[in-house]
Amino acid sequence: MFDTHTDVRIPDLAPCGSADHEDCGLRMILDRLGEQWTVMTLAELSAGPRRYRELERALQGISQRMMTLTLRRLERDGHVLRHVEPSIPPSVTYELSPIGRSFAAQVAALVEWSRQTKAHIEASRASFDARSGQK
Amino acid sequence: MFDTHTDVRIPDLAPCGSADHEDCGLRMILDRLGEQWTVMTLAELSAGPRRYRELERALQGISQRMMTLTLRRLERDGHVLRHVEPSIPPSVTYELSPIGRSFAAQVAALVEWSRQTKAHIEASRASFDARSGQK
DNA sequence: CGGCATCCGCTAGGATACTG
DNA sequence: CAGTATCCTAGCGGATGCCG
Repeated sequence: MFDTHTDVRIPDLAPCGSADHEDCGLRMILDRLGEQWTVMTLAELSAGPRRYRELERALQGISQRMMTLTLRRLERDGHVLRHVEPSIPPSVTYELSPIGRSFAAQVAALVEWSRQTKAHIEASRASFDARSGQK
Repeated sequence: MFDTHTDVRIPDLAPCGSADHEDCGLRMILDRLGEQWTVMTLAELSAGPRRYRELERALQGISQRMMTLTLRRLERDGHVLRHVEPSIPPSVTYELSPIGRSFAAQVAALVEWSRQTKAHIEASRASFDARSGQK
């Protein structure tokens, strides 16, 4: 793991554009990922459709405001589909779209990688903090 | 693309932990990715070692403060190595560590995916905005 | 050259209250 | 139940100035 030489060929990161990565669409993705509830919402929805309340309960500690905002943004980007059942009281169900599932798969890859790397990073941080602490 | 049925099996996103994704280390990664200069810095460094000034010029528009902060955090996490040449004036060179290169590869995968998905997302946004605009 | 230190505006996001 | 609306604050990140 992490061989200096044999490691995976690094696909080209640079030619994406100079200004920001707006042109390649990366910014749009990172904006979502930067929001702290997006990944957990995707995780929960990747297990199947959920109603608003179910999601809220699953994502312990989320505020109503952020629940709605997160879902709206995911919906706007086409990752999540919203079905309204106009009953009384109303029932609203959310589920991943094909694109959303594809997105979730990407995130899952990231999760897998971070699992493998977690220990290294924590060790690196500890060592870094120790070095700067003593000085 | 984006078939509902044949699509990649979705690696399990959920069992990462209930609280946040702290336990699987995802949060650490997302924290970096959330910062707007991290990806561009990785991109530039994936082309080879760079001096502070070179990076600053490559990342058009970055402030000194963020250049330093971004590099420090990447260094702390073990993605970037910092070499100081104690000459006068001093020369400081940054380069990716093996872990950093591995990280860059992950990001590159994300870039590739976002390239393919960009059009879909933009279309989805346009349609969403149109719908909410008319109402 | 390669940085810190400081001030400061903006926005992400929590808490709270109200509605169809 | 499934939201909207409002208020409020902590922190990210830009601008500026100073230093070895």
